[in-house]
Amino acid sequence: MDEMDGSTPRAKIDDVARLAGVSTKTVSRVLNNEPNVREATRARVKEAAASLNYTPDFSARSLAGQKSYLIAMFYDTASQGYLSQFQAGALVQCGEYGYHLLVERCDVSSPGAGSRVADIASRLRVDGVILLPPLSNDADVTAHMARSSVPFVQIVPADLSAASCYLNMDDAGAAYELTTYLIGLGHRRIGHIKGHPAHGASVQRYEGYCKALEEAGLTADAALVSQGLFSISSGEGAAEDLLAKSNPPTAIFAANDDMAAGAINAARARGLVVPDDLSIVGFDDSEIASVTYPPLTTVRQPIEDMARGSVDLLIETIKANGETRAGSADRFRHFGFDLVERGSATPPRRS
Amino acid sequence: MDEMDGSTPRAKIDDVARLAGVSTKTVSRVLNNEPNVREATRARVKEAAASLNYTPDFSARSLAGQKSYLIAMFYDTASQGYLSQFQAGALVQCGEYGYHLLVERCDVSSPGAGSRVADIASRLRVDGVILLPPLSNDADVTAHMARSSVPFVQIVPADLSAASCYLNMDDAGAAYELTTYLIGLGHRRIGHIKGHPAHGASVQRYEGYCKALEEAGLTADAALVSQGLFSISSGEGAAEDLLAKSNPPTAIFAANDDMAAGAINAARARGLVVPDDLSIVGFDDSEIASVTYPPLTTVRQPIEDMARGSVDLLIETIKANGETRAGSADRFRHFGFDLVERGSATPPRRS
DNA sequence: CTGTTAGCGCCTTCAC
DNA sequence: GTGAAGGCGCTAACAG
Repeated sequence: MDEMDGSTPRAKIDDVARLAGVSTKTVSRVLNNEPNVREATRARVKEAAASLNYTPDFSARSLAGQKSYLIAMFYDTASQGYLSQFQAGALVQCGEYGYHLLVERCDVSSPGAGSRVADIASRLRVDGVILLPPLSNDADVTAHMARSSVPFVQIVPADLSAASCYLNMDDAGAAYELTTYLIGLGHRRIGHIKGHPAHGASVQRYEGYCKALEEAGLTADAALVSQGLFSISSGEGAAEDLLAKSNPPTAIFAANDDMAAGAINAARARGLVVPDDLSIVGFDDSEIASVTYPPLTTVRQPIEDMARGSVDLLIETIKANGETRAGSADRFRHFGFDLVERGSATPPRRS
Repeated sequence: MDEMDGSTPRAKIDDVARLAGVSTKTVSRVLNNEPNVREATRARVKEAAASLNYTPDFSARSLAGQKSYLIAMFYDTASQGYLSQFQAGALVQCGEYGYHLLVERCDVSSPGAGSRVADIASRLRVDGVILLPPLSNDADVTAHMARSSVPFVQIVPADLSAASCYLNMDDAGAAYELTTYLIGLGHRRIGHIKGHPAHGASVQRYEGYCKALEEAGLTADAALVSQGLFSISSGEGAAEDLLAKSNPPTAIFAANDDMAAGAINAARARGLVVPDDLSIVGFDDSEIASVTYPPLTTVRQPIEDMARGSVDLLIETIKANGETRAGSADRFRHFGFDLVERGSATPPRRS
């Protein structure tokens, strides 16, 4: 290997300006699609930039101007399926707009989480922040972000009082529909495994479950509700509790697919056959839902679309902030769901 | 909501210098843990910084100095489990060193992938790059990175000729052990579902499989090898092909857990009972391995540790580059594996 | 041990 | 339509 110091140093804006015979400001205008440049000049600059293989430096741009083309995505815990899908969608949409994605993990419950999130956003000069649950519904985090002047989008926030943009999904409605589906199958003793308590969606799903029971005139039995944490093992543990009761449920609605998968394992460990002895349904329609046995009846959430929508929303907000400082009204986007019937729920065995 | 422009503007290094009664350079020295500052001065500066809630600006630091405290992780496709785990490990280790992680998706097969990767790395001024497979074994990508002077670590590269740092795992050895395990169980017709052809690991695992067969004096039957793409559905399709043969295998080794899970589905669709009629083993020990039925016998890869190791390696390289331009010898880290026995493989049924 | 001067590469404000 | 000067916040290279 030779001692050459690598490739030619990166071209700078001055190089382009010199080659095109214009000032750096004109190059800047062309690069940023600003007006007030004659078409001929614009073309000449573009050509010069291309021939020098010039692409602007993010740090310099970020320091001098007001755009960094950086978006930060903060998450605490997230199931593998949810994170992967969300990130995939976010990356696609960032690519569309020339943005780059920074990922950060932050423990919601740790002290100072809010100020840490806001500090990172501001030090890194990110143009926007995506807050995944449970960070999206933590008061400390959202309060700090709201004060920071950095646009942020909350993914399925529990509390809509923070005047920012957010992305919504009818978790309660989906849970209601799923529970009603089980009732329609003939189940009367329906258990529920709640999701991680810090997630707003957990509460929503629990409420939808309760509402469905009430409307059907079924008494909500506290003994049929168990707390999970969205993980496979927590679902397994919660299901064990439920199944050990003297009068166990004939169906279990787990607040996500991972827990439902854990519940299937727990049922099998007790010698129960799913769905003959016990119906189990999940939530998310993640990959895991198609590899359990039986495959999970669940609710499909369009996670990737939601991710893309959140980036869209954020970038619109960024642009709006740039053009007019006007306090645009709360902006949000709503997403639907689909009930996906697979094999894990059937009518209860006649007893 | 009031019209206040948010919180107080961020303190700058000058503010700290003024408050501490020193020059900005001294503040800089303290912040970067450089020598040549009296302990008393150092303490005074730290105190001033803390009281002003000062934290340095990344863009400015990156533009002026040679460190951005940014690492970029590039990936193309990756199974949900692999990506989530790797990213989790990388984030932990980045946190240890005050680094932040940028994620980028890049299609290996797209034209110009190499120059795009290198361009992004240089525009963003990242201090280092992590290349996940299959990018880690793409000649175009590694060549461009090698020329770029940005340190990069290749995760399980297929070809070690690119003189950079990398992270290794004995894929062939693990596959050999797993196949030998199946042979030890009494299987003679062992099928294999290959992984995505762009991944070096796919080749390694296939070779380990072949070697084990040879050593056992079994003829490698090309009809028992099918091509997959690491996805669940590709595994399902590949298994269908294998099982439709006139003389199907009694055991299948899939090159990852996702494909093994798909293979279980395919077997079930044909009315076969796993493992009684067909043994199936996977690779990775991902979450999915514990929710299939039966749960997968597989090989555990310490993905999170590998991710942490890769960040370590990168940061060591970055430091080494900074201190001495000396061409440090190839540096790498090697990781072991464990055979994890679950329920998906047993001796073949006597025929 | 500490401070001064200069400049990273770009965008901003204002002139022209 | 275009250009010139100035500065974003920090670190580098030297000076003391």
